[in-house]
Amino acid sequence: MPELLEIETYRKAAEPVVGRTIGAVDAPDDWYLKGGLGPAEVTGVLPGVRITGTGRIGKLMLLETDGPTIGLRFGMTGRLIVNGDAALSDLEYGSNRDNPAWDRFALRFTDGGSLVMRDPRRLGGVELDPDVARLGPDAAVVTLKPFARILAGSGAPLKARLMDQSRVAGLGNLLVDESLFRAGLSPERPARSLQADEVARLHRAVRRTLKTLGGRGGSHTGDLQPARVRGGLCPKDGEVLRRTQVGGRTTYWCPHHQR
DNA sequence: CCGGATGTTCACCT
DNA sequence: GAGGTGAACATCCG
Repeated sequence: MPELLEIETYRKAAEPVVGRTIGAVDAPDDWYLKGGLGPAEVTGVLPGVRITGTGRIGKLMLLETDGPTIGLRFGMTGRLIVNGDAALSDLEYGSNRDNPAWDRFALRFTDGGSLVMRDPRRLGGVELDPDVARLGPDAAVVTLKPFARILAGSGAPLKARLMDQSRVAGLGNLLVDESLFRAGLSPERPARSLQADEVARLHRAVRRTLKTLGGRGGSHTGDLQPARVRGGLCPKDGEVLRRTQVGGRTTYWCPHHQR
């Protein structure tokens, strides 16, 4: 599920745990603990720690505490369940996503509340004091100048640069395709080949995409989304969309109006 | 049955 | 250094 918009939904859903104290930690899956972290560390360090705030940079969700900052990554299939309620009921895979066997990490609070990460494919993970310096500025707040600088330095395809979390944080496959669709720019253009007016157009498109799709309910609510099938037609001009690999990801784009 | 899917990291190429 | 590719993770869907 998650790109920036979904992680922001998770962060908001986690706000009720601010002020609570961790009583116990369930870390049944070593693989899910990242950054040299092990079950002994988590269960040893976190109990007794109080949650003091929530945060998010790109797709990384943060639980600030009076001890270490807890970083949560959700991969493609991770969900957050706070006090028994799933933060997003949207389903990617239809129905069967509620198997407790997929609970990879849980905080149990002393007042009885809980925060659970449920992730069928184990693509997410938990880390203490994550290195946030490895992330670029969050896509929802980056201003035009740094955005332009990020593109100027690279010969990589535009889409690959936008999906590079160390350059701009938060955009994934769907949000990038939607933003480029709206900006009328080809995902294959070398990032540095954009003119100043195109950079400005793209910057506005990213912000508008985040705002609009955020209001609609998530990264999968874009105008391009229904056409993301083989032979799909451009919702803007009816051209058959091109389906290519860019930056290692399947990319749908309109060769007619995206230049 | 097979290919893909909202992601990240890492090894290994060129 | 910069980019690109493929593997790994595990489940569901068309």
